[in-house]
Formats: sequence, structure tokens, C-alpha cells
Amino acid sequence: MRADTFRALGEPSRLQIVELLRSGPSSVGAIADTLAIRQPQASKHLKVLAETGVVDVEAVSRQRIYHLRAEPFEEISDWVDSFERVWEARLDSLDTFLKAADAEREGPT
Amino acid sequence: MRADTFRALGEPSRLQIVELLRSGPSSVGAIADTLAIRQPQASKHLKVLAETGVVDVEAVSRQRIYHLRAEPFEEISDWVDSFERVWEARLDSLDTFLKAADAEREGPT
DNA sequence: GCAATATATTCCTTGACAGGAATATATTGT
DNA sequence: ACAATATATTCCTGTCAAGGAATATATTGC
Repeated sequence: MRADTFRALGEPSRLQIVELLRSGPSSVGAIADTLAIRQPQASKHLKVLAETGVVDVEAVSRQRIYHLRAEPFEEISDWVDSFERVWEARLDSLDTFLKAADAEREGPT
Repeated sequence: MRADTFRALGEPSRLQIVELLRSGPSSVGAIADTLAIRQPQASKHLKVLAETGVVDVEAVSRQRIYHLRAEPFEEISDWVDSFERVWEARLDSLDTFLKAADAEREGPT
């Protein structure tokens, strides 16, 4: 899993942009207005999101319409899903860990 | 969705720690050794992960055994899953967006 | 209580990054 | 070519965060 994707989403304004784009593609100006941030900051955040592949752009006359890309979210989904088996095993393995430690303290052979 | 969780995972060393803990609970020293980072940095990263609820600690004699918590991953999973409907709608809505823009340019009524 | 081990914390320095302001670069219509 | 609109980029500044080194805080066995 790439840390860059998480880093991009870890900035509050950028996460807000992503949440906003869930409801559909949007222009830079509309994003800036909706989130009450200045246009240059919106452009910068969108640049970061684009560089990490979270969003993509389509030029429509002089507007740039940004929209979400599916891939990074699928990647996150796959990654997170691969943790499911961890929860099933966690209690056992922690228990085993602790019991082993106890056993070693009380009677290390 | 909390940006803090993503921020915590967005740091390469911390993401590595999380990947490592997938295979089971581990002590600070073992984590530092495995990832070839220094003990203080391991403690600091683990502190960040603990503060955001990604990991939890169990004290075993003088060791601190860290393990993953399920909640943040479930939260991410739910969040990402809620994007599925976006992909179904995306092409249509982008298409609509672009077609509307075209129509407006070529014949604004 | 003392040495040894395991971990946490503090201090320092440096680099990255976010926001503000100003400016540059299209693009469109006239 | 020019004005207007939409967006991107640059420069500056302040803040935050990560790593290194040293030190503090348990905990255990003697």
C-alpha cells in the first residue's frame, strides 16, 4: 500500500475536497466557493490529489473539471479488506503472546 | 471520515509498522529491529498511532506489546465502500457535465 | 537498593508543507 | 488585439513534524 495516498487524504481540506467530489465532478471555483477556501489553495490541493492519482481533470473551455478516480479507493478497499483475517486471529495471537510471556516469567524451563 | 487516521497512515514508517503488526502483536524493540529504525523513533510513531486509535498497548513485564485495533480499519472500509455508487454514477455524471457544457457553448438557447 | 533491560520523553535541528498575496497562463467573446 | 474569466504558479513566511542524541522512567532479578 502506498503511503502517498494516505498522506494526500490526511490533510483536512483535501479530504473535504474528496468528500465534495463524491457528489459529482466540480470545477476549481465551485470547490473553492463550497469549501470557503481561496482559489489558489484549491488548485494546490487538487494538484496534490491529482499527482497521487486520487482525482483527474477534464478541461471544459476555461474550466477544469475535477473528478474522483476509482483506482486509489479500490486499492484502499483491497488493503483494508485484507485486515479482516487479522481481527479473527488477533485475540488468539495476543492471548498466545501474553500466555507465552507469562509462562516464560513463571517457569522459563 | 477523520483525516487524522489517514495522516497517521500517511507516514511511510508508520504504515510499515501497521503492515508489520498485521502478522501479530509486537514489542517496541522487535518493531524497531525489524524495520531498522531506532527505538525512540519507533516509540514516537507508535504514540501517534495509539493517539489516533490505530493501535493499542498491553504491558507485559517491561515490554509494551502493540497490536492493531479494528475500529479505524472498519471506519475506512465503510467510508471507501460508500464510494462504490460514485463509480457507477461517475461516467454518467461526467458525461452529463461535459455534454451540458458543450451544449451551452454551441447553442446557449 | 543496584545493575540491566525495555521503553518513553526531551531537546535540538532541519525539511516539508500549508496559507496568503501577487502574478502568470490559458480561454473566450468582442 | 483587448478585456474578462478561470485556473495555475511563484514567492514568502510560519508552523509542524521527523530524525538524532541524550536522558528519564519503569520493571525485573539479584
